[in-house]
Amino acid sequence: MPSPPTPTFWHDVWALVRTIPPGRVTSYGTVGAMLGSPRLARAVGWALHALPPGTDVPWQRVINARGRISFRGDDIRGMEQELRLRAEGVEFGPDGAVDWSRFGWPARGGD
DNA sequence: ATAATGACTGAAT
DNA sequence: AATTCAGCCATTA
Repeated sequence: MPSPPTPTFWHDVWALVRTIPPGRVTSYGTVGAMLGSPRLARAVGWALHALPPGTDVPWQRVINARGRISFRGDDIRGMEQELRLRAEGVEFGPDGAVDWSRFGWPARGGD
């Protein structure tokens, strides 16, 4: 079902990101994997980069595979994202890394 | 159609 | 541990 060509790619990414519950975080690779391939990470990042301001997509809940914010250069956005995640209830470790097994999404069955 | 870029990822140096 | 190289996919020129 979700496997249309490219133009709708962004739409799929945003739709998936919208399904991320608050207090949870996921990685570009995970989102890409849900869309078809874990290597879509770059395309996913590109899709979020194209997000308009005032969007309803919680792009802040999407971070890199290490549970950290990477961005390249836009540190302002990165700090904003961290603050937003904290407001959602996400805790950052000593390195500023998120506990994937605790706030990662999809959430583990147990808990 | 080809080349270059990018909010990624993993392995190599 | 930090930096660099290379692979992958979608978008833009």
